[in-house]
Amino acid sequence: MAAQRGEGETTTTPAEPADRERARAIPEAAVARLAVYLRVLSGMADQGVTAVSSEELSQAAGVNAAKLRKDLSYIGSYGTRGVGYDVEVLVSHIERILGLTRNHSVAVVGIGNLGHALANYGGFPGRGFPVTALFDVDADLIGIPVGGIPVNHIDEITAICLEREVSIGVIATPPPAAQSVCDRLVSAGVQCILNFAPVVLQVPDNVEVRKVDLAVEMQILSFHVARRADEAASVSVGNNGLGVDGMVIRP
Amino acid sequence: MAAQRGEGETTTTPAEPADRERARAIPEAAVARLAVYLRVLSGMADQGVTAVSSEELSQAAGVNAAKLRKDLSYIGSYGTRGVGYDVEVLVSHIERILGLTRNHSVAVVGIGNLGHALANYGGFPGRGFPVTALFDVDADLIGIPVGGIPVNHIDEITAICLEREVSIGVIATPPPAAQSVCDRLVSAGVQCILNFAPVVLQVPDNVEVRKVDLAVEMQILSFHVARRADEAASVSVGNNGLGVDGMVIRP
DNA sequence: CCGACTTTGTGCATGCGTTCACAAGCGGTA
DNA sequence: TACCGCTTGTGAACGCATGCACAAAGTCGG
Ligand SMILES: NC(=O)c1ccc[n+]([C@@H]2O[C@H](COP(=O)([O-])OP(=O)(O)OC[C@H]3O[C@@H](n4cnc5c(N)ncnc54)[C@H](O)[C@@H]3O)[C@@H](O)[C@H]2O)c1
Ligand SMILES: NC(=O)c1ccc[n+]([C@@H]2O[C@H](COP(=O)([O-])OP(=O)(O)OC[C@H]3O[C@@H](n4cnc5c(N)ncnc54)[C@H](O)[C@@H]3O)[C@@H](O)[C@H]2O)c1
Repeated sequence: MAAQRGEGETTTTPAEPADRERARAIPEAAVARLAVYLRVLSGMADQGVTAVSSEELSQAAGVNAAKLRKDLSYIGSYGTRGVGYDVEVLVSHIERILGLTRNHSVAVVGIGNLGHALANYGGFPGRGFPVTALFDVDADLIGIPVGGIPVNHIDEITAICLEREVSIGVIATPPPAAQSVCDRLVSAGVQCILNFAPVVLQVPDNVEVRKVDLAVEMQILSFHVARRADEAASVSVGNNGLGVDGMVIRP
Repeated sequence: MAAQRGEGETTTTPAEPADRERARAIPEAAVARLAVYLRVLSGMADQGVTAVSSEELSQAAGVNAAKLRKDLSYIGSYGTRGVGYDVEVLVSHIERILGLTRNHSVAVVGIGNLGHALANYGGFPGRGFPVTALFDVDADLIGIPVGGIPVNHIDEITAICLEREVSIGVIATPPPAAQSVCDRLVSAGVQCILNFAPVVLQVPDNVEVRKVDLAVEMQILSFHVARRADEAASVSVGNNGLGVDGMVIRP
């Protein structure tokens, strides 16, 4: 029904887009990198580093220095030419842009293998994402605390999500249950969903979904292995127009 | 030192790139989607569906139909105009391109919360990614089977990875250990790494790294919440040039 | 106070990825 | 066989992202 990712209004309005909209138009790819810069900068701050140049930071973050500066320029001009950036200042501005000035309460649904790992993980609360609710259908799990939070029955999801102001829902159920869980989260007012189930979720336009699909990640790695193996083969054996598996490369 | 992602040879060779190289130049984004199509198609095949049109498949995969057809065109012309695609045929060709005609043995390093979940997960072997080795430093874990595989000490990593022909290494250790584990995997000949530790890994050019960073995913979601909240605020309150948190939108 | 040096911020070109739109091709039908 | 309707495959245009290269803007030493 609705696209997973908002498709943005095509030029139906001949009028200019408002400046404030353009100011907010930070490329999605840049947002992801800003989160990485933030982590690196936090680490530096913890080690007592107070200033950093774009060159140093870009090395630590594994990106091109020019790209880093462009990314930072989307959020403003907080560097000092000839010197670099103040670590604390940069941290606070990135946090502001990413909306980390307030906490985002997280609910995990499906307390199996993965749900347990997520609930027990200590890394989220410190980064502004306290896990405040756990849900499952398994009667044996209800009431048991995992990572300090008792598991509730999925039927209580609406009431509890509203009460605890959950803003991010994490789906860690088996694939067949994922869409139904997603629908319940959405009716409970949750507008952000992180989905671990290998399923394409259908959601309304106002809900943001991100997926983590480990099988897909592995298949991408597999593709690169195959490509490399194929290249090696065709180099050593000479280009006969056939790759491994009889794949026709030059028909 | 080396970039996380190969930067591709710049035009040092004035000669044309060989056709076979171009044939292999499937955009990274398309590869990721091909993996999704494969999953959807496999599900359809299981339900006895034998033919599918680009429109149907694109709906099920949550993408634009034109994009889907272009993605499929990278791997060849296996559709029938006026009819659609044969599900089995498409499955086998995508599998071939993704290098899934042979199994890729997986090693998991760091059998803590996350490592246990991964080792116990039944979804990988069926997709061609059997987990064949587990490693940790914790003496209490060594020898204990998890998901049917006994945990080995990290010091045995080289010998065991070579013996079991591990092609994908999964890092699920605490962040400080990640780089050292990565180096060990690389010296054991592993060329593909999936990294869960929130750390930027340094690897040689011939090694492919993909990272899964849940905190980053949540921060991206947080960004979108903040953007939406800000838009709503500036609409209801009128645009005064200030967003939430006193963020200056139009300086 | 000045000049040399350092590093930011960004205009611009280039390349990649997405989307549109339509000709080409195939099966079915008369 | 000839026509018709449907769906694929792709050329072309567009928009987004990347990386270069440099002017602007600051620091520091003398
Ligand atoms: N474990 C992994 O490493 C891993 C890796 C990749 C993908 N995944 C995916 O993550 C998801 C969870 O994996 P897992 O290994 O934790 O599975 P699991 O079977 O261990 O746990 C699933 C949990 O969800 C609960 N559940 C089932 N239906 C539910 C519903 N309608 N509402 C609420 N809870 C419900 C079950 O009771 C169970 O506790 C699956 O979709 C799986 O494909 C897991
Ligand atoms: N658990 C989660 O849900 C989650 C979420 C996001 C990120 N992560 C990341 O994933 C990684 C693992 O998380 P976790 O919760 O499983 O941690 P954990 O502490 O439960 O497990 C880490 C395991 O790694 C082992 N280990 C430590 N040093 C090692 C070494 N040098 N070689 C081999 N093994 C070693 C430890 O003995 C332990 O068993 C961390 O980097 C964490 O930041 C975890």
